[in-house]
Amino acid sequence: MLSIGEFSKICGVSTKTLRYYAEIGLMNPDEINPENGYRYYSIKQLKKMIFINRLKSYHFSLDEIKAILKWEEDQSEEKLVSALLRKQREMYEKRNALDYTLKQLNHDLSKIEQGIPMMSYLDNIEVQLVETQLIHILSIRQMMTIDDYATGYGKYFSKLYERIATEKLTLLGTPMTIYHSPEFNPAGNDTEFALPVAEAVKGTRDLPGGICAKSVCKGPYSELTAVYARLREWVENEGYELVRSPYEVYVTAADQASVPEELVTEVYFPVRKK
Amino acid sequence: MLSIGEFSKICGVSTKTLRYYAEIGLMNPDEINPENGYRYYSIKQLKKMIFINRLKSYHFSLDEIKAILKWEEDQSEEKLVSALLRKQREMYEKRNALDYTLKQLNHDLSKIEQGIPMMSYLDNIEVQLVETQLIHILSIRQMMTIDDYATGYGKYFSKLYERIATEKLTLLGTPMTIYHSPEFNPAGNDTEFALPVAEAVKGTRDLPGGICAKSVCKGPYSELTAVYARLREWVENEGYELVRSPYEVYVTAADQASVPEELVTEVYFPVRKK
DNA sequence: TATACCCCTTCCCCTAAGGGCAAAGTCAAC
DNA sequence: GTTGACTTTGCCCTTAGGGGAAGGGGTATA
Repeated sequence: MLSIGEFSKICGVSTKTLRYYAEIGLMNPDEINPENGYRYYSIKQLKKMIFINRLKSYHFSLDEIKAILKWEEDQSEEKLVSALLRKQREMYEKRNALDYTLKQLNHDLSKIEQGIPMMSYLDNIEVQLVETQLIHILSIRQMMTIDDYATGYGKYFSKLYERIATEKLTLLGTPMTIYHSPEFNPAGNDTEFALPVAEAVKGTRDLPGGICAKSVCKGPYSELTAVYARLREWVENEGYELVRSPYEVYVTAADQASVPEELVTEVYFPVRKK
Repeated sequence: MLSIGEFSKICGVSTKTLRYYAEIGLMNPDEINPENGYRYYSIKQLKKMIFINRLKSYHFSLDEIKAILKWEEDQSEEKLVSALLRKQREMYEKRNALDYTLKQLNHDLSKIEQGIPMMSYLDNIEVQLVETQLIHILSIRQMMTIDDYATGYGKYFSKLYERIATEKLTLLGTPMTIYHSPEFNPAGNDTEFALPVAEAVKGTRDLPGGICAKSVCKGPYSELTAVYARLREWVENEGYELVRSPYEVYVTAADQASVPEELVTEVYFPVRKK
């Protein structure tokens, strides 16, 4: 039997951590001296500890690890595999997000190198009043949380493109997203993914035309927040009010642009004079 | 002037967060009604908020962001650039670590697919008693924290290779690492990076020969913890004791192996019979 | 003017995975 | 017997806010 200090040195885990694991029931010492409360670990527990560390390196939480260890006892291998596959997917997503952020960081660094302040784009957001025409759109409406957006765009637009292909509809423009939630809600936003089409069939609806305040955003999507803020400000300042849900048109899609500078997104706020 | 709720909706940041930022002094409301304590924000503060969110997306902590905002006031651009470059480096490192972990996760998944339990390698660690001969090593000794290892290996071994090239020394084997800290210490470990050479010049020393307990680890470095634990156990069980610092020999280097299975590492524990 | 309803304030507790420190008890070696 | 190393429990601390309660304020409507 090993004291907590010896066991700690052998497996490279602090005594504090070992006490914590006992506290939350993740790994109890093999034996506790009832007189003085000293914890004693067996060499057999080393294997479990190494397994726990492996799972920790795969970004499992201690709660998840506790569940996995219970499955191990039940010899339920499929559950372990599906948990590993889930973490694998999460890690791939995390890497994609990291790549995207790095791209943008490099973009900002190159701006500064050219002597352009990082946030100067904020001062260059122009708003114009335009009149749009009624169009037909084929759309899917969904509640989306922030986390859903990354995968959601691809998923829903490919569904729409598939319908256009199978039903031989006529595509009339680039993808759009319509935001029906009156304000930003972290719990989920009522979002409509749409493609303009010529035909009026099941699943299509009219997107009414009318006067809109419009801004064009050239650059990464993270600059869109500022565009929305600028439009809201403009609408208020100029004495207009919002009459329908705002929408975005992706003139250049994300998969076509190799650098974020090439992304072009139009934002429309349908308004009327107060 | 905007109430906290209005400002929150415009910039997509919760009121809770805005109050928290006021509490830690990151962003104070432009005005506070002294009678009822109501916070009021100006539209100008939107720009600051958007900048804060951008920095948050680059993984800056709120403390770091507070410092950056102070630099902004001082118009000190170089500090911002160096902070961005530091984060850029950190993010590249994080991505490399993520890639490495993903590689290993895939390795584990393929093992399970073949019907081999994930941790079965633990039962297959064989220990043998060998006798080593005295060799000359060219080495650099450093205190290393866990985080240093990832970059440290490349850095110190390339220094050593460079010396061998410039001083025309004769390389006699693959790289080695000698661990002088008697036990694992998260604050830093006394580590010696070494290359075996024929000549005895400045910067070289003798690595004494003698009886060693030896294990060979075929697979990713994460399995080394288990090898060390197994060797410690064996040494104790067989009635030996450690007489010098343990060391590793990288038979196959990390940059030569495309899959972690091809990595071969020998671990030596110099021992004598008690 | 009273009411209803939403908005604002402060205050307190909660998160994950332990780290740091203190007071007190225990063990092994000299 | 003493010393120093080791162990115990207990309490507070960390990030970046979230949740909810209790109480006060603002305004549109009946």
